Amino acid sequence: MSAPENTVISSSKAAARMREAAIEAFAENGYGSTTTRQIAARLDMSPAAMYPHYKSKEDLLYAIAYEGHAFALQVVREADLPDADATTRLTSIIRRFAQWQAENHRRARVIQYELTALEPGHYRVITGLRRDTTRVVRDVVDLGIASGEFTVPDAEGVTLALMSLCVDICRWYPAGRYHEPDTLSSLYADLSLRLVGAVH
Amino acid sequence: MSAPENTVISSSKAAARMREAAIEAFAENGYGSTTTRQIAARLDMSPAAMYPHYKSKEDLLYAIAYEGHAFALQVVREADLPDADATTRLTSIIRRFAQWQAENHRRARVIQYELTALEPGHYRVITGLRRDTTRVVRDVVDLGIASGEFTVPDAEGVTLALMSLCVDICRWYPAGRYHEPDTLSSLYADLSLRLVGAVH
DNA sequence: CTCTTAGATAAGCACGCGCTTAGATTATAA
DNA sequence: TTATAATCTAAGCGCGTGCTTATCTAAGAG
Repeated sequence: MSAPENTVISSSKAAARMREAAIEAFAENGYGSTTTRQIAARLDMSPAAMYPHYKSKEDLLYAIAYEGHAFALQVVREADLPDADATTRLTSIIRRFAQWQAENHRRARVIQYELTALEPGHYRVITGLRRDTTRVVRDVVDLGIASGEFTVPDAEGVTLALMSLCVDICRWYPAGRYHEPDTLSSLYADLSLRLVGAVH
Repeated sequence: MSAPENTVISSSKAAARMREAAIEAFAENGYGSTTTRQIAARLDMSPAAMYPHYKSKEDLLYAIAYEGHAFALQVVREADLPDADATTRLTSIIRRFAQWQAENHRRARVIQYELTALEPGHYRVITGLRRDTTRVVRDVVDLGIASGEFTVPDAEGVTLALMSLCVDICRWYPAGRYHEPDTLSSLYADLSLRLVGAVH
C-alpha cells in the first residue's frame, strides 16, 4: 500500500459537503482562482466555516485528491475478475474505469489537473495511489501477453495509453454522442482491445 | 477558418518573451495561482511591464492559447501528405502531433487545461481552432475506412481517442522511457494503427 | 440540569492582488 | 539633431485574499 494509513478523510457530514462544494468550484474555475469564500457561499456558510474541518485550502484539496484517487483505485480493483481470462478482465476494468471517469468528470478534473498545488508530501501520497491503479491494468496486460491473447510489442507503452485514454475523459466529457455511460464504456472497451491487439 | 483574422499575436520581441515566461509560470503553478508579478520577475522587469503589450492577465493567456493552438493546427496540416495512402497519412500526422505535444508539453498544458479562465468570446475562438485540428485527423480516418485500409466501427469515437491520446501527453510527459521524441512518436504511430485496425 | 465539546459566526488583520497613473527612458525616423 | 512614438519604471490605489480570534450555539453525556 502506497498511502500511509494515517491519511484519513473526515467522515463528518459537513466536511463531506464542503469537499463536494469545493470540487464543483475547483472544476469550474481552477484551484488558484477559487476563493475559500466562494466555497463557503455555495453552502450558505460563513467564510470561516471551513477551518474547523480543514486547516487550509491546500488541505481541503488534498482530502479531495486522496478520496478521489482511493475511490478510483477501489473501482478498478473491484472491476478486475481474477478468475477470468485476460480479455474479459481488461474490458471489465476499462469499462468500469472509463465509466467512473465520466460520471465523476468534475472530481476527476480536480484530482488530476490540480495536483501541482499540493505540497510535496501530499503530492507523493497521491502519485502512489495512481501508481497502484496503473499496476492493476499493467498486470492484466502482462497476463494477456503471456497467455497469447494479446499481441503487444511494448507493454509499458500500451498500459500508458490505456490509462491516458481513460484519464483524459474528464477534459472533454460530456461531448458528442458519449453522454450516456453505456455508449462510452462500450467504445472504450473496444478501443482497449484494439490497443492490445486482442483477437475479437 | 474558424479564427477571426483580427486576432493577431504581437510580433514584438518583448511580448514574445512575456508569453514564454507566462507559459512556464502557468504550467508550474496554474493560471489562477500565478501572479503578474511572478511573470515580470522571471524577466527581471517591473510588475507593470506587461501592460503596454497585454491589457490584462486574461489577454496574455488568450494570446498564448491562440498562438499555441494555431501552431498545433499548422503542424498537423503540414504533417499531412495528401497524395499518400491513409495509413501513411495517419502515422505521419500522429507522429508529428505527438512529438509536438511532447516538445511543447508546458505550452500544451497551459493551452489545454487553463481554457476555462478565458472569457466566452476568446474561448470560442480557441475551440474553433481545436475543431479544425480534429477535422484533419477525422478526414484521414474516413478516407482509410472508405479505401478499406482501416476497420473502424465508430469513426467519431476513434478520432476522439486519437486526439485524446496525443493531447494527454502533456499531463504525464516526461516520464518512463519516453523522453526521447523518436521513442514517443514511434509508440504513438503504432498505437494509432492499432486503434484504426490497420493491416500492418 | 449542568458540563463539555464540536461546529458555527462576526469581525477583522496583514498582506498581496490586478491594474493604473505619471513620468523617465529608449528606439525610430524625418 | 530633433520630433514622435513605444516601452519601461516607481509608486501606489482599492480591494479581495487566506486565515485568525473571540464568541456564541446546540447537541450529547453524566
